[in-house]
Amino acid sequence: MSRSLFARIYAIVRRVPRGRVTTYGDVARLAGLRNGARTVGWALASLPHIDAAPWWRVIRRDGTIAPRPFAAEQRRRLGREGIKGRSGGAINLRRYGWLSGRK
DNA sequence: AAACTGACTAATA
DNA sequence: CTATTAGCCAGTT
Repeated sequence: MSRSLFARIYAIVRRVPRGRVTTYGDVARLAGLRNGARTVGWALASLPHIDAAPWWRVIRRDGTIAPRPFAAEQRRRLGREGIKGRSGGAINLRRYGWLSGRK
């Protein structure tokens, strides 16, 4: 694999279909990292362009949104895809999860 | 080379 | 439910 690790991470995130979410840890695993969840976060924070990958579909393992300046924007985009957290709380991965989710 | 840093996680209490 | 702890990885001092 000649592509950089970050490029691979972006490619994986781009595979997450609309209306679904995945977690930092799952993306890391698909990228070949055993415990690189934080690295995925670092990679997404370094996106060359805001739309280089659907970063808003990557959330925490517990279904919450990582606190940061763009958190509100992330919730807005997810909501537009039909994904809602419980009263603004955690998102149900069993239902919206890309890999572990239902259906 | 060593320390620091973070959009993380799992395990404990 | 919240708080704490330790482990983890790659990029940046």
